[in-house]
Amino acid sequence: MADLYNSIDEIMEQARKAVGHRVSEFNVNNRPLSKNNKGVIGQVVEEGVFHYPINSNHEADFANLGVELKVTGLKKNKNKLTMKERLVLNIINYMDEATVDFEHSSFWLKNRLILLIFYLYEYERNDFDFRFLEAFLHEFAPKDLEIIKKDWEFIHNKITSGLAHTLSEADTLYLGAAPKGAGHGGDLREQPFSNIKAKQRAYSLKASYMNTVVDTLFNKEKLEAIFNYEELAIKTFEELVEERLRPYYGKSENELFSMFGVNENAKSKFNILVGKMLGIKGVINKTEEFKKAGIELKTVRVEEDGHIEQHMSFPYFKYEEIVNEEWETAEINEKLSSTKFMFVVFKRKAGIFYFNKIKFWNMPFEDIEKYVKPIFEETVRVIRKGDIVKYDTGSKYLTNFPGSSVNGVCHVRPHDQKSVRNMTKGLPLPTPDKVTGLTQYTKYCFWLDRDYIIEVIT
DNA sequence: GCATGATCATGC
DNA sequence: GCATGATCATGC
Repeated sequence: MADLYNSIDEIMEQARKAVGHRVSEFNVNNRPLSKNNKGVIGQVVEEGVFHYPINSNHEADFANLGVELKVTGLKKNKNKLTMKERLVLNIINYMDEATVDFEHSSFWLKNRLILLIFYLYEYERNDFDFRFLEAFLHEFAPKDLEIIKKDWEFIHNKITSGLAHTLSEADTLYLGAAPKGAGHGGDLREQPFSNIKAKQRAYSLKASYMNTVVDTLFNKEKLEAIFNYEELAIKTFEELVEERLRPYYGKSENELFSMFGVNENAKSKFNILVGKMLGIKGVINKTEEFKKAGIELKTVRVEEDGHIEQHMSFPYFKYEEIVNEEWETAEINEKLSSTKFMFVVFKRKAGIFYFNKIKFWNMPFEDIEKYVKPIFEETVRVIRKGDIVKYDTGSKYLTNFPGSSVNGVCHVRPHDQKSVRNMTKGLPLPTPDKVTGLTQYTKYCFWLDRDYIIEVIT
């Protein structure tokens, strides 16, 4: 490609010509809208805004200036703009990537400067009617880059250890290895140190990370940081968190609450407590690092005999939406594949809970495929067929949803304020229930079994 | 004791 | 008002 632009200023000036306009105004080659071409808006921008032909170069789009162009959608919910999805970067060639270091990686060579062009995604509109909102040159902050380097190293380690097939987006904090391409057994790629074919993946900037970029840009939000550059440069985020919390291991719950003046009745008491132990002013899930990485804190209370009382719940699913989902892009799959959890473990001794340890964890790719996928598929089947209720016991409805006896890892159970009998407003069903004739039902969600959680933390 | 459905309680 | 973390209740 001829170097059409000689400076970043020129590029930005050109980019800003699109802002406020609709995609259709730049469709100079009359590209058709197509479900099979998800990148069509990006192509229209390349041709119609920047006047260069589309390509699949390894180099950044504006190679002479090292700027990569990314066109991506934002959604508006409750007047707040958020990413429609993660920002997907280049595909990881496991064979090539294994041979380089970070400075020479395909990620760094292509994406160190990213020209982001945001458009407003509106479900009810034709894609070509979407309007461009903003053009912004993204450069990684030094602190973020330290975390991203370690993320890259983690991915690199899996490749050089012959474990590319176990990669998961939730393995890492800001830079992820996101699935790319349709599933169904296709899109498998060879890896250098194992005969097992690995799912094709691309580097991605996680939706959680990108949302903080969007927040800073559009909502002018500022977040409290836990660690500074010097700390992040020498240790991993997980090591730093562990280090700051370790002095409190072995202290009882009450001791900790009174030590830091935390109200024990507060619902977010553990969120507040962990924040205090880390030495920050606010709550943990509002900090820069936790928000960018999308880490979710979960407290786990281990009883004296080593079991835990509670299964772990996830947001409820909407019946009308879940029946239209494909496993590859299903909400529960995306959630488990991209979320890292921080377990704050308490152990009971002589009736009292003591702070035992923390553990960062994300559900392994193989477990998600082996245990969650069949539960998801059975759940969808049951809803589609109007087959939810098995029979009426007189006091409650027994269902055909896959329960906790199915595989010991994942199950489906109610999660609502109201039971089916007492509901005033349930969620609409796509198919009326055959046994009861109900057209709406109480909220259900996916759960991870407590025995599985126990296994994970020990 | 566990499976499974039902419900409470806090706080955004 | 409702999402979500936390628990309860019943029956096999």
